[in-house]
Amino acid sequence: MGAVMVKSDQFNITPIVASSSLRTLAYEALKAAITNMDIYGRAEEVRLDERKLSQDLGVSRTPVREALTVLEQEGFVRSEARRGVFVIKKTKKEIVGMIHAWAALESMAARLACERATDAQLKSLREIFPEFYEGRPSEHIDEYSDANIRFHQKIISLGQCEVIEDLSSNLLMHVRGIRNTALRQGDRAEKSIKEHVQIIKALEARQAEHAENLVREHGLGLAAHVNTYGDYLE
Amino acid sequence: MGAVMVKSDQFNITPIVASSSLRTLAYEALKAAITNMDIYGRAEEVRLDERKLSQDLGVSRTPVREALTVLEQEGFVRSEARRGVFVIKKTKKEIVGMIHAWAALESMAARLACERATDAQLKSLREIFPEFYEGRPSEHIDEYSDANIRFHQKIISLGQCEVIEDLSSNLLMHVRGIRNTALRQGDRAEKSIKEHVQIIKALEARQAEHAENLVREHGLGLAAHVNTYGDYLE
DNA sequence: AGGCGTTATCTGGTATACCAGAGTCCAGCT
DNA sequence: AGCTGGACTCTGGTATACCAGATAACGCCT
Repeated sequence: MGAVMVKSDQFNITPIVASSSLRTLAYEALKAAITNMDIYGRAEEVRLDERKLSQDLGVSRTPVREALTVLEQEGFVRSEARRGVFVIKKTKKEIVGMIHAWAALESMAARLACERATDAQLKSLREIFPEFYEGRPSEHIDEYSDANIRFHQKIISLGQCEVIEDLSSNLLMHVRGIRNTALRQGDRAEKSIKEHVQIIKALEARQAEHAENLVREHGLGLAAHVNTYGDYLE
Repeated sequence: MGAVMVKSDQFNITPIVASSSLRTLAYEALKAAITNMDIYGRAEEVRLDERKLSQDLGVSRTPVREALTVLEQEGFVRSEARRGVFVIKKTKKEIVGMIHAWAALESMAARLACERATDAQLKSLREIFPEFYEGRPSEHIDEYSDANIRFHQKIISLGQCEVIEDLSSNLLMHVRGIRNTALRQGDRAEKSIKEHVQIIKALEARQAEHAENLVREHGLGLAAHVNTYGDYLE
């Protein structure tokens, strides 16, 4: 009885079996394949064959089907009985809708961040723009593209609301490609970076409603932009 | 060659096979069972047995498992390998988070409704409060509870953004019970109904930002209320 | 009696076989 | 030639069998 049970979180072992079930593996493989594929480049629909996927992944249809069920639920794929499962092409309207939803969630996160985040956390937003913080973003468009997405994700995480984080991350998967494209159109990049600076200032000053409004307007701006320039989507 | 092909929507046949796959059937059955069950009444976790469910539903495990996958994805159940699948009890914190997300989405819907809905549609919001429109809601608490939820759903549908509608309907499934309970606590009902009136007025006047703010504040009020009175959740 | 290892059993995960509807293709009739 | 119809094939949907980890039950040893 001399030994004392140690609280398990003092260990925090890294799991032996790095990940998990075949279903999860299949899910990640398929999701990666779908998001990396340039869906909007090609004209025809992309069809996925359960049996072929099983062979390629080296597992049976069962875990593949379960992975496809999740992807269908997330809106990446649509399954028609006895016809096939197809990669979904979002319409421009749907993408604009997603950006609206995103704007709503991110603006709420910004409000919550003002109440919940530490000064240091809020300040850390600036670090996401290392060199081109103010400058000619069009010269660093690729890095800025990544930074841009990290910036918005950071705001959402600072809101410390798991539901909002989850919903947003799903939306992001669908919109990621479009966000990057949009930055290269018109003066979107310059406009975007200026608004980011404003947002950071409002957050640091903990002006919750102001920050909330700025984030929302920023998102709505993107939605309007896509609505104008996004005809390549259909 | 004398016959002319008739446009099919002049017929509008009701489909022979009313609904769809066993998986869908199982999903609906399970979802209904879960949402009707009073999860927060009982202390212990509720476990679901795939095999038992299969027998009770009269189908094999396969469609049941697929239904459970969807329910897991929606956050209603959690499946632990070789241990069982359990109905999830949301913590108070999670529910408050859901209400925050809901408030964000609904307020955006209100803004969009101001731009997109017709006068008649906006006016129709009033019809949701037939008799107790202004009065003693505490005397009609059950009817008001339903009307309350319909009211919020209506605002969201008037926003005409499918993404927001889908995300919200999922959140609603989780929060429905709590919304009704909250109305019975403190002066929540009276407060709620007054705010509804304000919201309708702002919408009818197409004051987008005002309506948006009112809806958001209304939602945040509910979140704060649950945070105060919702200890029975844990 | 109490601790411990072994075994029986129960559970979700996976593999596989079969089913039926939808699509395709071609023979055969008009 | 053009349409029709039936057989063949391809696909997702469903049922079933088997697997391995986790748990519980039990009995042995001390």
